[in-house]
Amino acid sequence: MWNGGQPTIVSIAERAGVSIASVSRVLNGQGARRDTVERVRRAAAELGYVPNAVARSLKDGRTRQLTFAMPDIGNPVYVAMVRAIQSVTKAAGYRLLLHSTDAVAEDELAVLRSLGDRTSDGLILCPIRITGAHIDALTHAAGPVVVIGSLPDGVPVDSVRADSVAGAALAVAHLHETGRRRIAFLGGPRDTVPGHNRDLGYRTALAARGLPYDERLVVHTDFGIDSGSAAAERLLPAGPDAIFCANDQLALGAAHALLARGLRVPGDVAVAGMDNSTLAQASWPPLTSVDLGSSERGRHAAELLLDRLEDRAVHGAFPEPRTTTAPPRLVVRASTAPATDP
Amino acid sequence: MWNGGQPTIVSIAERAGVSIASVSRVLNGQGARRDTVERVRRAAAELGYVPNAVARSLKDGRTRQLTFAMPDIGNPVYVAMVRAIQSVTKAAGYRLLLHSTDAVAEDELAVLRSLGDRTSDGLILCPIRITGAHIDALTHAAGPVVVIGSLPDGVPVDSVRADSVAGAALAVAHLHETGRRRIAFLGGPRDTVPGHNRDLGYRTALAARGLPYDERLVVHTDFGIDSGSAAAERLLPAGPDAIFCANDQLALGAAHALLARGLRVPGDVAVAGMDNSTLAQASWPPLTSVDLGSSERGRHAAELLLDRLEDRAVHGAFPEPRTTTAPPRLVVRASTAPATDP
DNA sequence: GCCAATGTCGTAAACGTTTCCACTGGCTGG
DNA sequence: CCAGCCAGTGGAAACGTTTACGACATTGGC
Repeated sequence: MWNGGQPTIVSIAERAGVSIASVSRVLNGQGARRDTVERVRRAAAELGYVPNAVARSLKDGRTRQLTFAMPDIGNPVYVAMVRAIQSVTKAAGYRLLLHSTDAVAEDELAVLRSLGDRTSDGLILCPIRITGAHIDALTHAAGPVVVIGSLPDGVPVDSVRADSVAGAALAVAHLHETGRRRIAFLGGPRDTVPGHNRDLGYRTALAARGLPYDERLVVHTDFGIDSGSAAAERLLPAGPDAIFCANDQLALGAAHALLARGLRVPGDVAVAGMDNSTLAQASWPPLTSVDLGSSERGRHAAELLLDRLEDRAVHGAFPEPRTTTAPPRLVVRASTAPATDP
Repeated sequence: MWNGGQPTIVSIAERAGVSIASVSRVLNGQGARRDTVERVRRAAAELGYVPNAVARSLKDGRTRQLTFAMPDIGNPVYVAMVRAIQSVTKAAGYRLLLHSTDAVAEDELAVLRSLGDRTSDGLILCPIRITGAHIDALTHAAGPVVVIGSLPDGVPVDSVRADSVAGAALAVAHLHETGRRRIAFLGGPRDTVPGHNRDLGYRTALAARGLPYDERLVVHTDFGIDSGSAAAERLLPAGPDAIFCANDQLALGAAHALLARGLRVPGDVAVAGMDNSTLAQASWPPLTSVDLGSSERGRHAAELLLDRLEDRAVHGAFPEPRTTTAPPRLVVRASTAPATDP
């Protein structure tokens, strides 16, 4: 059956009665005599020849493969990124290698190091935390890397970041303007980059609006629907009239907890999330959410990477690392409609 | 920076003052004199050597890469599969190449043909339709393939299928037993395999329960949340007391349409879906759904593929194609609680 | 009819590994 | 002391391509 007897350039050469060089030339569209072309083409077709990509890669030092490493493929945010990345890399003729790091730093580092094995031409990395080891590995990476996430200055690597702080401000402002006064915050783990930034955004937004920061209105937990429900319960005694969540998953969990308690959303409590993932649309009521541009970030990252690959092919230089920031966008849905009191 | 000056086995040999053969042996843990091992190890470490996977692949004819091709990475069902597949392939030391075919048959065929370029050692294919061309391509595939989905007899390819018919029966039975009598069906496109089978399941289940088939209670549309909402609207005039949907996305859309009309779910109309995707849990009310075992199917497919790869390595024989079927499982949630009339 | 220019082709090297084979030297066992 | 063995080693071939180079044939202009 499909046991190793694949036709090679040699089989074709024999069958067509020419040299392997001629076969290669014909197959790559270089000049050749009419009947040579003809014979080679026919032999190739008859044998069902498919060029061996591995051999080709070895020869010209590129695999036409790109790697995307993200923490968890179950999270809709990363799915959106995968989708966006996939669409641009596919158009450019690259295959996409997927790597789920399960948010373990060691795994992220392994991926970075594995760039050296030349399996893929470049890497898009979406780290959940940035440690010193990360920075070290990034600066010594064996190939072009684009990071989705915030990076300290001085790391010679392209990056695409979200503006969580501005995003959080958008949500808080919206809740405040629609009449909410006791705006709670349901945050994620503070030792992750997004967790930290969204917390920061909440605080600054409160301050900017002259609202007091009330500890009892703040709770942190893991990202996840169930965690959201549980955490929301803990928030209720403080009597919030709105819950701003660091995540759509958390928001969804919170909304469910509220509904299960017989509270109305948004009648009694408004709920807003972040990421504007498919969950936000899927929820009932549909969730207001801050779109941090997952798709755009994915697309940008892929474009930066391709750009760098081009660049290397052309100049071989190492231009300045570039950073782009996706502007946040508030998507208002039913979950934060103004409370129309009975 | 990361320009091509990667150390190779040759650099190491020079630095350590041995032959490349010795380097290779040491690095692969073959026998060598103590100080040879020592010198090679040190040279490799100092140079930061990483073996070139492409060269290795060319030599021993395997890439340690597997491809998974599915219609749409945005669909939670496929995400679940990716996840399951990823976890078993990763454990076995294989990388995962992802391919989104956007449900276009031509693309699926291209993936099949591309098996010949030796980019990956095997393929898991999740086709949306099976045409004659598919069958032809499958029988002549250049490497091991596992299909997730139903395949006609006689195709020499392993497959993992879901039992949509039994699954649909489960749901209809459940709705009937909880007192529903006018059970509508919101189906997907009938020219796709799942669309067809789920329709079939609905009809057989009705018949088995002695329920009449009422055309006005049946509507077909594309898979997708919005399509579900629109289609549900068309169903309402017929006065259903339950809607069984071919898909969680459709079910979610239907539930939203009902709620938006002021109907109660499940009070007035029960809603059930299929796939038991994250959407079903995320929805409010949480959706009763038939779990068709996406994760299990993914896992099984991966295991079959790995198995076949092993097999080839060992015997080189082509044993019987195997087919496994994942049993459906009904997950009851709030959306189908018995109607407790006011 | 000669020379250069052009076009076509084959030989061979290269990409970075792994591995077969042959060679060396130091042992052991007789 | 020698035959035989073994571990350790290096040379070289192989995997399937692409491509530089040189050989040869054809052409055109004079």
